[in-house]
Amino acid sequence: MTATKRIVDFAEAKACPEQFVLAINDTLNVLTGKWKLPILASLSYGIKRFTEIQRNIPKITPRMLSKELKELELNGMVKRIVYDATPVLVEYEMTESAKDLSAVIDSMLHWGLKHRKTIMQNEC
Amino acid sequence: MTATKRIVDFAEAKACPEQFVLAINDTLNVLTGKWKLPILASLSYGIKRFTEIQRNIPKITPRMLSKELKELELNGMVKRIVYDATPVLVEYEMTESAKDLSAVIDSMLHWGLKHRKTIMQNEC
DNA sequence: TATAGCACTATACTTTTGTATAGCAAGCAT
DNA sequence: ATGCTTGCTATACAAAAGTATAGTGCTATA
Repeated sequence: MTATKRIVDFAEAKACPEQFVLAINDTLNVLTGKWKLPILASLSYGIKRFTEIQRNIPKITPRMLSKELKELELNGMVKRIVYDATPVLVEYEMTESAKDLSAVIDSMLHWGLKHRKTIMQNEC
Repeated sequence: MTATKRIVDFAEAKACPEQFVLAINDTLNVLTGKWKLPILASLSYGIKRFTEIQRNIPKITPRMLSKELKELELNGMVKRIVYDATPVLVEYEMTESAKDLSAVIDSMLHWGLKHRKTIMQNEC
């Protein structure tokens, strides 16, 4: 039933350019920019603290990490968990939605690899 | 055989962070920005001329359309065909690679719709 | 002759995105 | 007391992406 419903919605969305564009832009927005994918990759290995993510991504500045984490949280990709120990302890965790992205990323990886081959054949 | 090879490459890429990141960034690069998706959508209905695409996307300036078409051509997404009639006649067509993107876009649409529902449940 | 369409290019500007550098409040270790 | 770590914020700046507006060379049509 849920599955059927989802398929119908999918077909509906494909028929309706507005919903179509909205849904695709939602997906693009959580992936684009220089740091979102590295941050999600870091969190894909488990719950992490601010400085741990920073150490995983050596070139990111705290400003960017803070900004991106806020945006990811706002978009339901990351949960921010604050423990009021002293000093304050903050942990970041991927949401289920974020984990579901792996299907999209796999399809992107698949296309990217195939496209690279096509390009190489035509150029070299 | 080709299928088997492709699967092996896919597994290899997932194991190798460098190739992984390159392939995914290739995919992101042909999709991001304000106009690439609209342009590809327009061309998905068939071969088009410059002004026809412009009419399909009313808010795009000729500067942006020209710039994006060049980039899409460079990235093997679009074929530019020049007929030397007078005045010159130019047509734009999607490549096979670009058509293959529909699998990626479908997965993005699917995730986007599901994510929207999740967000709405949690907020409203 | 004037006007309009085609396929763009040129110049200047604004907005968005990302970088560089410094600092802060709290607490623990020496 | 001094420096170190944690989890950030503030300010200023540079680079990339996108907008606005005008104009070019060509030709067909009124």
